[in-house]
Amino acid sequence: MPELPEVEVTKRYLEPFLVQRQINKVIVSADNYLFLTPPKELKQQLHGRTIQVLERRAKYLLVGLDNQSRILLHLGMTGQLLTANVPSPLRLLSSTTGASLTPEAQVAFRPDEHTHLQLGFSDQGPEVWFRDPRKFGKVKWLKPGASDERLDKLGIDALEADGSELFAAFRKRKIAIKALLLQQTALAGVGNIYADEGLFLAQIHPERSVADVKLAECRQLVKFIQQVMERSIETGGSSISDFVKPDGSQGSYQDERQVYARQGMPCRVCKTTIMHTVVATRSTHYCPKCQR
DNA sequence: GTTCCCCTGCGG
DNA sequence: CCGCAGGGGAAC
Repeated sequence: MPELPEVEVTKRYLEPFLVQRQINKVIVSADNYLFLTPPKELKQQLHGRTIQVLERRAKYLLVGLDNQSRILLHLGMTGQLLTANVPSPLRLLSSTTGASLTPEAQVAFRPDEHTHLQLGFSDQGPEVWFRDPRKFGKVKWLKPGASDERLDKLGIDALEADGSELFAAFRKRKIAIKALLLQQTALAGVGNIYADEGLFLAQIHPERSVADVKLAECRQLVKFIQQVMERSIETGGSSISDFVKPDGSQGSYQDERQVYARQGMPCRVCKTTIMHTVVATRSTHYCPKCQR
């Protein structure tokens, strides 16, 4: 899924839903790739804790607990945080716009083999589940005061940046601007969709070397990335493949995208055919006329 | 810097 | 059947 906007949508939905609730049931799947803390230990550490706060750092979520320990979550490519007893998130309908699934999709929601963590609460209200078919997500328990190397290496959050931080990372580098955007070390939270969309609005070709991008362009680029991300958050994120909000409904930002996965279609500005290429091993989409 | 890998599902 | 997918880390 999930880039910064989708994680922020998830955070905003879950925050009022989780805060002040006491965990009294923890069900974990068998140990696997996504558990950075062994499931058995996770279960032991979470049981009885009350959730105090939810924070987002780039594409990570941090769940703060009453003993000052924290749960670090990353959704990877296909991770979903879901509230139980809502419409099924198991399959998205094709090209549905708007917020809700159709009545036909309102089937009972139950955990499946991809549900790795289930949290139940002492108030007996709806549970919260973490589901991730590809297991590229991450779950880690951080003891009180503990930091994590994954968080420590993150650059400034993309929504907080002004462009000078990105420009500062250009020194002595020759990589493509898109490759730098995808690294989380200068600007954190930008993934493949919003990198392509931001570069389009800034009229910068994704393969341009950072050595050729001026500070003013950098500020513009970051401004456009923020504009795209803020609009995406407003519309519930991009539900292009797996992302759904915790209640199972889809976001609709995919309907507003200008270039991502639009190769072969006309540019919405100049009608030139949108091109597809690979940059930094990632699928890349751009308008050859608008972007230089 | 690229390349490969983690893993599952889907579309061509 | 093969190639590809919103991520990211390790190994060349």
